[in-house]
Amino acid sequence: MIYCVDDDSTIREIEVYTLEQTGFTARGFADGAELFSALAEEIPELIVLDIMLPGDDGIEILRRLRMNSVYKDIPVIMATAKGTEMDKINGLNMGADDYLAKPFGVMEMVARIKAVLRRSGRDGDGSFTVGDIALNTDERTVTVKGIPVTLTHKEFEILTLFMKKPNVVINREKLMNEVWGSDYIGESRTVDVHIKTLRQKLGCAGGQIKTVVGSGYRLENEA
Amino acid sequence: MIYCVDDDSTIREIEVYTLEQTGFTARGFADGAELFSALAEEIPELIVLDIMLPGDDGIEILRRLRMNSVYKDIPVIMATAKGTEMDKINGLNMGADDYLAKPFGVMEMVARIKAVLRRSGRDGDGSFTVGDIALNTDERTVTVKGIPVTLTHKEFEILTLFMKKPNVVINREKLMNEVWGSDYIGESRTVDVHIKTLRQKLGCAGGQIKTVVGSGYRLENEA
DNA sequence: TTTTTTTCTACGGATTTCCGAAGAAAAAGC
DNA sequence: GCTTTTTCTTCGGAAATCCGTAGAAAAAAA
Repeated sequence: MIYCVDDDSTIREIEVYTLEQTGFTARGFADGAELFSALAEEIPELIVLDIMLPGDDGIEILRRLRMNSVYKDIPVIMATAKGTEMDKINGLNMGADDYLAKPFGVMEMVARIKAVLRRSGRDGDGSFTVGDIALNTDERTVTVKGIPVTLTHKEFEILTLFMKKPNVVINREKLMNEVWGSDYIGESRTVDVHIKTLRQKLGCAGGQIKTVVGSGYRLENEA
Repeated sequence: MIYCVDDDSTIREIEVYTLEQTGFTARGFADGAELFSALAEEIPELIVLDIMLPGDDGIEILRRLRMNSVYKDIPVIMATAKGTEMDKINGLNMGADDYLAKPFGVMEMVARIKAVLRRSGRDGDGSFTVGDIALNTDERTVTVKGIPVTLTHKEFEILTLFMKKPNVVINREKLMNEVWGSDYIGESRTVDVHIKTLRQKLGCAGGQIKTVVGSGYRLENEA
């Protein structure tokens, strides 16, 4: 579900229509009041927020979103008329996730929405999902196809690293630096061992961790 | 990875923040000294370089970059205060790839960065496309007409080298230095063998790797 | 102490890489 | 046009490298 906030009904309808055509579900709102009343019902995956709005403007709405612990992690893309660059910078510092300069094409909008959703990979707060594996850094829990898996500390750290950058190859050196902290010198099969136990514990999803010979490991979406 | 050089920490932080929000990785530096020490660690995909800097100014830094064989191909976007047109012309002649007139908006910056990266053959992050071949250095994946191809480490390194400089002839010596490291001894058919298997694995796109008799090899846009 | 977790070492197997020789192609010489 | 020389490609096997696993030691937690 994606929420679009714009006072211009034409633009709003184009946005919603396009998103629904693209496979998303979407709803449009004319101002902040409508948005917040809808937020009470359902938390969307992302909000496309116009800056120029009657009543509270987009910046103000963004600030209110970010101050609220329930809403603060919803990705927001700000839409703004050309030339008002200061607004953009203000918005950036408030924590918008991306920008759309009006007039923007629908394809650009869809591309940016997908990019933001993919980038965060996050389903909500500190949780990530890649294929059958779901991980939550706040709760420190991992599930495979909904079934809980208990990992040791190191294993969890390693998996988190992979989940944050799915499909990206991480080499041993990088892995060592990130999980073990300092630069460990000397070759050892320590990493392999942890990868092995990780794969084992992940069961059928263990195959999602692919070894890239000569380069490192990569977490893929499918086993 | 994108490097931003500006002595104003506020601007620097906005630049880095914006780029990271947009999906790039970025680092900021206050002057040329910081930049060059970082360059020793990692070569970025692009540098955003302010002209007015303490110590060596942007023009001087650009000149040093272009004189160094390792750094000379890094795309550079110069940022300059309005009205100082002479700087622009000087910079242009030095081989900057684009310009940003201060004060510039973050969206404009991102747009120009993307444009320069695309122009220089990069699609955005670590991905390149030449003809039917698409390669991603982060994911270490290669596809031909969308179909995945699995390469070994060396094969991937070689192809990456070609993809970074399409249509440019690379001789054996250069190839050896880049892929094997500067000190490889012993003449052998090693390179040829790898080229052969590369062509084979690339299938119908294998013909894009042309041999230039007496000079080396070249990756072309068409087979 | 007992248990759990983490780290290390050694070794086998698999893959990757290298190298020499011979055949094929291109360039140069006649 | 034909031969010689140089350069490039292919092939098979040898060598080197890389990865996965087991088992035990060390460290940390219970």
